[in-house]
Amino acid sequence: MLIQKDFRNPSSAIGSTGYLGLPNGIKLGGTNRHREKELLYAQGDLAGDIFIVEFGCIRVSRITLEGRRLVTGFYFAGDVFGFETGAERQCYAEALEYSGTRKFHLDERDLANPQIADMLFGYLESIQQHLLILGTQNAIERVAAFLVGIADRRGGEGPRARLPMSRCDIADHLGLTLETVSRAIHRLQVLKLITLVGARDVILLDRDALIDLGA
Amino acid sequence: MLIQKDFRNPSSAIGSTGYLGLPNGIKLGGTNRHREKELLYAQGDLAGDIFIVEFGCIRVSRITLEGRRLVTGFYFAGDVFGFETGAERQCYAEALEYSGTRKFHLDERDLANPQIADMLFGYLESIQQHLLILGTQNAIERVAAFLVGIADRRGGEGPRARLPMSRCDIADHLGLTLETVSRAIHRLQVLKLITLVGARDVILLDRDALIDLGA
DNA sequence: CGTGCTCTTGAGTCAAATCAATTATTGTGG
DNA sequence: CCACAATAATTGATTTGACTCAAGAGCACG
Repeated sequence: MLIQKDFRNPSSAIGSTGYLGLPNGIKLGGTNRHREKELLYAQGDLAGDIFIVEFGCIRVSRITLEGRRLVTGFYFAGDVFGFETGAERQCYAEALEYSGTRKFHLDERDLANPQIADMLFGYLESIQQHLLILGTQNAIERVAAFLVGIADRRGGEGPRARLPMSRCDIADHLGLTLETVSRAIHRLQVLKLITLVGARDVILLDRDALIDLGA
Repeated sequence: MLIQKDFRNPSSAIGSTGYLGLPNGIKLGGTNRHREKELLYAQGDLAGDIFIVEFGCIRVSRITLEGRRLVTGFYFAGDVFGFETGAERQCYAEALEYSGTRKFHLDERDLANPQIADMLFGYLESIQQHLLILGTQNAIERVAAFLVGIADRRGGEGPRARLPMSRCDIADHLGLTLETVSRAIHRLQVLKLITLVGARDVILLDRDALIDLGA
């Protein structure tokens, strides 16, 4: 059942929901622009709006009762985010850099729209992939999967990708500490699988080896 | 958007999809009975059928390329399982004990049915909860959350619950080893939060303390 | 050209994994 | 019904990967 047309790369650790075009019959709002660190919505807000990223990067996270943070996903141009299962948002969303989004309102009836359904399945698949990584992989494998996922999302820009998120964001996404992420990146460099340009740009030198590690 | 009527206990680590009744307008098959260890479907099978558990317990798992296993969920009477995002199954399902299920076929159009949509959202929520546990909690917290989740699913049977799955199954569900699960259960006993009756029956002595640990 | 971030790197600790028996349990056939 | 095998669970000893704590180094910005 529930056929999704566009199979995502299974090595992606990021919450991509790869939308293929604007959904038919859905009233899409105009572009909203967000400054760096701007909150798009908070935990506890009323759910119902779905967002499409036009440019920039959005971080979606969730805080546990103990105050620990899980970053559920990073969303780039073309990605869809904001799905929630209840009436109230469990997650909050923040712009990591100057970003643009468009939003549209969904109710249950819109699931009959195949494009909306595909977005939801894409989201579901990305969570399942994330779960697999957190449930089975060690630090260097997680970081490798993460970097491949990011690079793939940037599409045709070649093997180079900018990381708009901090080491701490990556750590909270992968269930690690920022120091461990930093060391894993260092080890990947020593292994000649990546090159760092500054702290926030990576070049993937051996994508296949990274996938072997991370998948 | 996407209002789910029946909020699940957020401490549940298990993939409950709590269905409230038989879906309208869906042709439900008769009960299939499964012997212990019987495979209901395999990784690579054509997806499309959704299952409702009538009695017993079904384990759904996924094997990574490296051969590591993630148990994505345990499903008891009343639970729904079998959702997949692609045409092929990424997971396989096995009966942990003598069990009965009924299945029905879904296609994308059925998502317009609110009861089907609710099942899907229930499933989505259970994955997100699982993700939160794997991403933020330590061994004893994971096991506590798991036990509370199991006990809650057994409904009105009081604080006692049977565990039809092995320590290894629990470990692969929680991203731990079976020895660590065994020790965590032991520690919960020492803390007087649970009592074990044999290896496969638990009595929750202090549900609130367990939730505090696990949520 | 400081000041405040973020990132890196090092040293030490600790929780969980691994390795290795031992001890229940469960199942089977005599 | 009991002995025995097979499987599952516990427990102990040890190792290790990741966390914690603590400096520095690099960079971005006013």
